[in-house]
Formats: sequence, structure tokens, C-alpha cells
Amino acid sequence: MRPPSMPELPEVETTRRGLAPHLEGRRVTTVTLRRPDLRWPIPEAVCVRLPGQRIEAVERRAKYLLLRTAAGSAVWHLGMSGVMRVLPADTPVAVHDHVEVGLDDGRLLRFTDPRRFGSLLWQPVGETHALLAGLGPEPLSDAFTGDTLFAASRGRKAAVKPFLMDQAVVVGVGNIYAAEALFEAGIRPTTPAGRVTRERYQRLAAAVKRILGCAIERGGTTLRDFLNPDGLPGYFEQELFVYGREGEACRVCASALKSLRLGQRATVWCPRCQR
DNA sequence: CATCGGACCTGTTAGC
DNA sequence: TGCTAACAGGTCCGAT
Repeated sequence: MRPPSMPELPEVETTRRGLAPHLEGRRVTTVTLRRPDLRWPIPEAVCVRLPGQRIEAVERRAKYLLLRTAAGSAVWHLGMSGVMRVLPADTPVAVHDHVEVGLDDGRLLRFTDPRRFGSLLWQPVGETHALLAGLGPEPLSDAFTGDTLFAASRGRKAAVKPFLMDQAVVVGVGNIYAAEALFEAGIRPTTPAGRVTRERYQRLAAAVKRILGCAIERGGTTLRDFLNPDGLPGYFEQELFVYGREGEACRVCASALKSLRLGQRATVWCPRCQR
């Protein structure tokens, strides 16, 4: 039904928290590209600049993970199916293992991504990569509020769901969490963004923060298993109200959930709870 | 500028 | 049962 461990923002944050204690303070010894054609070709700078650098911090911006060093940052996106793990140096290589970063403690950071929607970029120190430059506020920060959404939406004719998924409006809200947040806020996904009231945007922003925060907390509970090859924690499926439940009964009012494609994305909502 | 459709990729699932 | 086709999804990019 659902691909396992699809990285939405909570998964990326969980990955960051899991990697940080193993990477911060470590020095990079080697960079090995087994498959340099990810979403974009991996820039040569990653191989040239990263070796020898000490990893100062593991950071996150939107769904990008940044390994920060004095020379710059390796910027990773997990795409649809990417996984990053710290493993013993002698761990056998599998088909979809594309990049390896050797560490001075003898272990390695391995990037695995079957669909290769992921990417690895280089951001020189003091610069902001073009792909990060146009991003909207972090959903869990104080910079993101209902007023933010209200202001950004005036005059917009696009439906509120794709509007909420626009990375220039707010980052990190993917298809699953957009559907769930709109349900929690009682807003129909097809409503033109410019016609949603300020009050309803306040409810929507609150829902986004609550749902993402909750999912990150859940991810945190599996951190101790982070080095396990089983990989990232999955979603808490039993708590989904609409995503993937088209035709099924609404968990609140029992109405049959409706669905359509909005901006090429599966969209499910409750015709009674969401107006 | 806002919006829309196409492209990328492959494991899984539905349909024949 | 075996094969093929559709589907899933984030996000960039080019066209309108």
C-alpha cells in the first residue's frame, strides 16, 4: 500500500538526529561515488573538497540534510527512497548503494537510493546553493504562522493543497502531511488558496505544526535502532485519517472518503468534515 | 508572476 | 502463474 520509509520532513529530521552523534566531530577520509548520476550529477567539488574536512554539524533545511565543514557543506536530498546510514567499513555493498563517505573512526556513511530521486550537492562556505535560496519558512519555526499562509495566498487561484505543498510558501509539507493537515483543519483540498480565510489558515498552520511535530517525536523513539540495516522508521499508519484511505469510512463521521487528482497528486478528503 | 504539465526512476501492485 | 502496465512520490524546469 505505501512505500516504506518515504522521507518526508519528519523522516529527514529523524535521520539528522540519528546521524549527528555519529558524524559530528568526525573527519572525512574518503568519498566514493559508485553511481554519480543521481537526480543531478554529483559535483566534483564533493570529491575534491570534502575529504580531509571535519564534520562540524549535521543540519537540516527543508528536506535537505547538510554535513557542514569549514570548506562548505555536502547537501543531501533523500528524494523518494533515499536512506543514509553509518555502517561498519566492511558492510557489503548492494545494488543501490551509490555514495560512501569514509570516516576517521573506521566506519562509513552510506547513501542508498533505489529510485535515484535523491541528490548530493556542494555548497561552498558562505554561499547558499540555488536550490536552497528560494525556500519558504520552516514549518516548525515561529516564522511560519497562519498569517504567513494568509498573506502568501492572496490572489492565488490554485487549490489550497498544492499551495500548501509549494516549497516557496512553506517547506517540508509533502503529499501525505498536506492531506492530513487539511483534514485536521477541516478545509477542502480543492478550495482556491486565495479564498481561504485567515482564521482557517490559522487552524491549518496549527495542524501542520502539530502533525509534523508529532511524527518527529515518534521517529525519535526509534533512534536507538538507527544503525540497524532495517533503516528508517515508517509512518504511524494507524493514525492517518485520509491519506491512502479513498473510499473508506471517515474516522470521524463515517462518510465515504472522496478522492481525485490535484496537481498530479492523489488527494483524499472527507466530504462532510472538510468544507 | 502564477500555473500547469512533463520529466526523472524503479519497486510494488493491479489487471489481463 | 506470468507478464505488462499503471502507479507512487518530491521537486525542478520549461512552456503557457
